Amino acid sequence: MITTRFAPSPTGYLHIGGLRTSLFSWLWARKNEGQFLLRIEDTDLARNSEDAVAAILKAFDWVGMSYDGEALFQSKRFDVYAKYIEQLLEEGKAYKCYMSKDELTALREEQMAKGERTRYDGRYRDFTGTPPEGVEPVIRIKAPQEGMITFNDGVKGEINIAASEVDDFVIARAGGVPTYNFVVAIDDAQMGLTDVIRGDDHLYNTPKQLVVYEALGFKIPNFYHVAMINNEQGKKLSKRDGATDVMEYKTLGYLPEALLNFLVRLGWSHGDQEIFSVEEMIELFDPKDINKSSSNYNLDKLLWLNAHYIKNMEHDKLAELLVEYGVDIRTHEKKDLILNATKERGKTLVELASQINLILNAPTEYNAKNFKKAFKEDTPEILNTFMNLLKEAELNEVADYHKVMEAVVEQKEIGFGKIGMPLRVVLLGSMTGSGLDEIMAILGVDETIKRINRAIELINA
RNA sequence: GGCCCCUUCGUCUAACGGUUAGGAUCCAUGGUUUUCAUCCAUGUUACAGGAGUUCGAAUCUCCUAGGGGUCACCA
Repeated sequence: MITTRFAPSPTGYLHIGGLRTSLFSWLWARKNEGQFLLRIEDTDLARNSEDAVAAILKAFDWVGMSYDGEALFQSKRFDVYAKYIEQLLEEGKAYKCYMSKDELTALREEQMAKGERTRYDGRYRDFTGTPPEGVEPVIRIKAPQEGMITFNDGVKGEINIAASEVDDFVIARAGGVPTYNFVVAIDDAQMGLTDVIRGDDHLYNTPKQLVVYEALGFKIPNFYHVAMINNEQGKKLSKRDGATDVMEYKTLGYLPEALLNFLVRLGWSHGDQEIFSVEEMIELFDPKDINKSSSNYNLDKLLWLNAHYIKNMEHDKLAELLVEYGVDIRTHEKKDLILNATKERGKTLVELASQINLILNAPTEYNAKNFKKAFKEDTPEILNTFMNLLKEAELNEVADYHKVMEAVVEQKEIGFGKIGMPLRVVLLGSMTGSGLDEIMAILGVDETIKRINRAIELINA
């Protein structure tokens, strides 16, 4: 049984990097028919908010990732942590430290000046005297003082960190509120985690948590530390580099399947395969294939994937999704025609919506430059001929509209561009866009003729 | 600065000591298309540098350089 988790601290939206590590965790649990748990790390601090929790859950919901059971809130488990603190104190594995914050700062500055690693010096580790007055103590855990702390990371291999690098860190603040590394170890153990997949930035927390595991006699899970996602320049990802909030991708018109496909290939691969459905990801994912090195963020591929998924999506579903982007063709009788004509031209749902609107809404004004480019002396005459033939033609399918255009070309002995260009400008107000026959088939004869006549009126005026 | 980790086309990546170093994206060119897009084809571009080990190194070792992470009574 594999149990994994995602443990965000609710201080803001779900970050794209957080989504990737949770995706890895989720896939690994699902692949093994295990459990994917959610834990909210809200050990105090005014920074936490319920809105942030809701935002994270909303993002999970959007991409279709679900967690098992109830979300665990650390803020509701202070009594559990307090009990363990008490236990460690009794067993002599932790102790009260009366060093004031000022003293600690002074120590740190001194160490810094000497170019040493800043660390607590253990002055109260074996203290038996009378504690100084007016200082509310913190609780520190006894970390090993010599030797190595070693663990096997599923991504990076064996990690050795000298015990001298890990000091007797605080497990409970003055006032008794427990600290991060302490509660994480307890919760991970009690939740039955077998595999902890998390960001590289937690690598240094691992030896500290190991100290807690050791002191409390908990079973140690497998750790996987996934390298960070950087921007294209290899620097830390910031808002300047594009969207970092997962939900922003929805706003921009990306499909969750494209985003997940994009993220799963950032730091993980399965041979040469690029396209992964969620089912395939679950089937093929294995943390042993996670890369050691960090990857840089570049949206080109996401856009390509998004276009791919739009092109291959069922029309009913696509129509459903488009509603949020201001286009409702769910019950449109020519829904398939519309989507066939436009879906290869929109790389995002936003673009697709605008392509559809371009056809469905008659142009309200014409760009003079386009008019000038497309309209020549003989254009009105050609368009009139076209309209006449159109009225008489039997129009059952898209190709029939094309035949009418061909007839005009033949009759007038002109090139296709002589009718195509002006027709496009007249119908769409644009020089580019979907196939003319498709556009006209969507509009129907009446609307097509209406738009042509209106444009001719305008040019005569 | 100490410690830890990382380094293959611009970007994402493949390669379990022996390959003309592969794929994808991007870009360029050509084809298809009334336009644009799609689609198809072709092309440019990479083993950070240096020493070893080996018949043979992108793969193993060491050094150098560069990048990242981390050093809280934050999480």
